[in-house]
Order: sequence, then C-alpha cells, then structure tokens
Amino acid sequence: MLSDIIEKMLVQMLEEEGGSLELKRNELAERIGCVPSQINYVITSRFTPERGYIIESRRGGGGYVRITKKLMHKDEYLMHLFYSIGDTLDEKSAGVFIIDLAQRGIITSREANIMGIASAYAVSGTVRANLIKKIILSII
Amino acid sequence: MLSDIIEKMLVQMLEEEGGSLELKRNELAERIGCVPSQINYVITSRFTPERGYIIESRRGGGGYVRITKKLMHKDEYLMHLFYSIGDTLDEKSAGVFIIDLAQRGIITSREANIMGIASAYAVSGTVRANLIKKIILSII
DNA sequence: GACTTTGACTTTCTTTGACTTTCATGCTAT
DNA sequence: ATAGCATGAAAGTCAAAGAAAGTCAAAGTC
Repeated sequence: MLSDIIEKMLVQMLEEEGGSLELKRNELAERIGCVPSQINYVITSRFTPERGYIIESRRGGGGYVRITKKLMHKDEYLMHLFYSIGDTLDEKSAGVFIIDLAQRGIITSREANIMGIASAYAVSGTVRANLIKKIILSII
Repeated sequence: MLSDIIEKMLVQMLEEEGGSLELKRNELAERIGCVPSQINYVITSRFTPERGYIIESRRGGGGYVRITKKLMHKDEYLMHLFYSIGDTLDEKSAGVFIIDLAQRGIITSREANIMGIASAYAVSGTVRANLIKKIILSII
C-alpha cells in the first residue's frame, strides 16, 4: 500500500536526519509518483502528535513541510539520568535509579528486575556504569 | 463441511508459515469459492483466544487478517529453557535464546534489548549462564 | 436446536482531484 | 524609497470514489 511505503520512507529519512526532517511536498510526491495530497494523508494519519510527531509547514514560494519527532518527557528524564551517571556506579545507587525509573512508570517492574539482576552481576563499578548507561540509551 | 475444510486449510498454512499468517479475506474466499463472511465465521468459531489464537485485522485498501497461534505455555517454555542452559553460555547462544523469547512474545523487544546488553557485559560464560538463568526465573 | 451458509448493509481506511489559502517577489504609482 | 497590488509557487482542505474487512439476521442443514 502506498501510504505504508511513504510512511516507511519518511521514518527512515527522519532517522537519517536525526529526528527532524524538512521536505518539499510536491517534489516528494513527484518522486514517489502520487498526488501531493497523499503526503498530507500519510502525515495526518501516521505522524500524529499522539505518536510524538510535530508537523510544521509553510505555503507559498519556498514552502516546506517539517516533521519532527519529539522526545517525550520520559526520554528527557532518561537523558538527564544518563548524564548524571559518572564513570562508575555502585550497586546501591544503581538500585535507587532502577526503582525510581520503575516508580515513574518509565520501565516496567519486570524490566526493573532484569536490570537489577544485570547490575548485580557486573564485575565492577565501571562495568556497571557502562551497562546501565547502555540500557538507558536502548530504552530511549 | 466447508468450515472444516477452511479450518484445516488455515491450520496447515499456519504451520507452514511457522505460527503466524497474514491473509486477504476476499482473495481467500475467492480461491475457496465461498462468500467472504464465511472466513469470518470460521475464524470466530474456530480460531478463538481460548484455543490460543490471536486475530488482528485492518480494513480498507491493503487490508488484511492476521492469525497468530500462541505457542506452548510461557512458564513451561521458560522452565524448559532454564534446564537447557548448562553451566556456561556463550554470547551467541544467549542471543539466540533471547530472540526466540521475544519472537514467542514471552518477553518484549525492550526486555530483549536489556537482556542482550546484560549478556554482552558478562565477564565469562559461567557468569552469563547464571545471569540468564536468574533473569528467566524472575520472569516466571 | 445447534451449527452453517449466504448476502445485504456498514464501517474503516486509502486514493484522487478540484478548489482554496498563504506566502514571496517583483512591479507600479505615489 | 514605499505602500500596495499582481502573479505564481507552494501547501492545505474536503468530498467523492474505491478497496477491504466486519456485522447481523435470515435461510439452510444435520
């Protein structure tokens, strides 16, 4: 289906561009071989605010459509947490972080359990810090 | 009886596809030579959740009906997996287990990611085996 | 009587195109 | 120079047509 193809295309472009993407509607439609309003349809049906997208646009000469994937406050919190972890992390602190994340509903209790176990098996504070950081990044 | 024939047909397709099957209702009805709603009847009367099936569908252009057979009971499978892990486990095998668990819907893809990262940070095969086993137990 | 089969009607999602609105730019009259 | 207008280049809107799947009740079968 056309809409799905266009959606995938845009998602990929978005990733390549790192979360924000500006395009010329008519040009893109031309390239794909569809009517321009199809692009609008895809955007309104798939790139909705509920899914975390922001759409901006301008008409007239030099017009554009900009799609931005917004980080949710969850993600912002994770980023903040990520930067607050230093080179090393003891098991107790890791536990505090993990419980906090679960209480905020950012991770499930099952995920918290898994992280806790992983943290316990880390051979050193350094490894633990890297482990937790990597997990945080994977959740964003 | 028609419904039984269709049921057998679907079960076989499902096996061939390895547990999940996507079909076009109207096309299948055409092929069988029945009205499309017959497919619905077969699905609602035979491929019920009680029998371990999950049905998803979409209308409109490019629509589909997807039938998924839930395999073996979660806990049963986890126990089996638990006992199949020896004293040591290399990263590659751990990866296979993890992907398998995700595909069976026993863990989410996020949980799979976390487990994968944890597995990568294990200092030895022995530690990895214990780590994975402990996580499995925590999920049951 | 319980289960099946059928088909008319409904709902949902997609595609298309005609028409509208907005914006940048260059030209004109002051 | 400048306010204002004409023009063309985008993008937006909306409704109709098309494509699937869902529903439900009547009729048929065992």
